[in-house]
Amino acid sequence: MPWISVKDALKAAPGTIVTIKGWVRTRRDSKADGGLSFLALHDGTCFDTIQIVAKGNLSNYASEVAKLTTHCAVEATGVIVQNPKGGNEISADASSGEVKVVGWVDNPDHYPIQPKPHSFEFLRELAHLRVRTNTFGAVARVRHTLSMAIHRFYDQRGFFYVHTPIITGSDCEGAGQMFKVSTLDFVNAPRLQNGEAVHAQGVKVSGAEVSSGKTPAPSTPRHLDTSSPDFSADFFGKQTHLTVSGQLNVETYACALSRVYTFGPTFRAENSNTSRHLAEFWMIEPEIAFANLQDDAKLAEDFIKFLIQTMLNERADDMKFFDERIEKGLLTRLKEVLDKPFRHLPYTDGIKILKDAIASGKAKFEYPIEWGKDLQSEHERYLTEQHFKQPVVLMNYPKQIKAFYMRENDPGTDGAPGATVAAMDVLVPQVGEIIGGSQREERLDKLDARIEEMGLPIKEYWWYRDLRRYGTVPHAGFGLGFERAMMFLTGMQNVRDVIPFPRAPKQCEF
RNA sequence: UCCCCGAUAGCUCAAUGGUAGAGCGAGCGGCUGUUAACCGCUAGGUUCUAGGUUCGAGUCCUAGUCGGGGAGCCA
Repeated sequence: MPWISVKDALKAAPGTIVTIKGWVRTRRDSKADGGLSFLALHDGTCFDTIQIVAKGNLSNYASEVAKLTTHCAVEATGVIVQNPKGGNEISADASSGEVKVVGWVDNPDHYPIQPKPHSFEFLRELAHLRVRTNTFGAVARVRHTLSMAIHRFYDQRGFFYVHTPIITGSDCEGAGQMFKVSTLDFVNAPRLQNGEAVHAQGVKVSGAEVSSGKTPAPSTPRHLDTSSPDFSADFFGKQTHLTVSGQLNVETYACALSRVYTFGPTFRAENSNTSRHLAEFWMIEPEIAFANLQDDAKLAEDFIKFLIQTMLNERADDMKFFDERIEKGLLTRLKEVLDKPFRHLPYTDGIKILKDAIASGKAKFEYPIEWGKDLQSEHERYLTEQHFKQPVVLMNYPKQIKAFYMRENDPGTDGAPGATVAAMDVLVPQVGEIIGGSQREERLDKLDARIEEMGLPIKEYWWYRDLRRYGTVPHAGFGLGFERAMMFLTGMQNVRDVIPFPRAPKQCEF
């Protein structure tokens, strides 16, 4: 018999005999017709299960079929028939079919995934099993389709996919705490004393003992030796980290290939314990040459709308589930985002709106707001959810709250009382900031001034500065947090539930 | 990291400082082309950990661990 997916079986012509391989979600028994069991079977290929009607005349009916419990693995062969409700089901009886048990579930009374609602908190502790549930199956399929959509969007527009490195030798990416990457033995690491390399007794690094060493005084226990490790003896010969952003690297490719993007994992060692932060997450960062902030905002808007449209087209079954069970009104919210043009708003005007709202009593905020300060999430929510009721692209932020690489605007842009940079944040209802981007500073003198102003180690930026010395061009880009996009598209409330195996402070199981 | 809340059966939760319970799930039986099925019976517990108060602690106190919500940082 041909083995077909549940997805295909639900659309197959009645009368065909097929084999389905999957896992039991529920079993219900009936004494009708001399006994039969209804098995809801899923194989992950689509949201729905298909019902197997296992007849009592199957040779293993009493011994096996009637004992199946949730998530037993089976191979079922039978004929496709229409059930009274009009959908397809598979009738398996002794004449034309069988139900083979491939894998039993031990101790079904203790098997943690049951045919009943479970809290996400509980399922989070069972990341290896939770994908068998409706919700996490749907999340997994949406996540896949979203990844494909992202690549398709950029590919169709002539962008090249650039694999920026995951291990980085520059500690100047400037986006938060980094994870160290090292092959040094933490206990007996070679040390620097007074700036000179010393080595632990008997310890070799990369097969060669560190030369030119004094040993620490023998009376100093190793664990009390607080001198800094000698990273010249480390794997890369310098201190290295996991990347926090591919942006600086991808900029180099934009300045040769014109339109590029990177899509990969990024890492932040911040001690953030929230429903919106992960230590390991995925980020999409396009970069376009010969482009300004307006071009950047346009790309961001097209991008978000493309992703929504693709989900509605290609994952309709899963999206319907999210709309019904996870966030009521999700589809309406997404369609509204799709239909309206994004509202472009200078930061300076945004502050005015917020101040007016406070003055007129329309809004009350916990944190004070004034020009020059970054917006709190309550302020962002007010703008997108109360005032405009649509996505807002906030542009031209005060220079002092933004990164060194952002292009400085002409004085007086938007009537701002201070210096601004060509930065933009895309704020969406429910989620808040989903995209952060900017036009990059392409003028070497301005860039250097900024690096110095912020006290950054200018030597480290030698290759980044080279881009401004050799054929510099205006360019711009943004970053989209992949998991934030997942939350926006599914209505899932916790970022740990939209990635298969979440990594967060004190959490690295599986 | 800060503030608040929580941890009791496989799961979701009850239990005035005084005999640890229910619903769901599981097992057995009944009924039924069932589909959040229904009815009956049964089993299932080191009450997160370590201390302390008390004649007596799931309950009160201290510390810790883990989880949740909010904030900060940000994507």
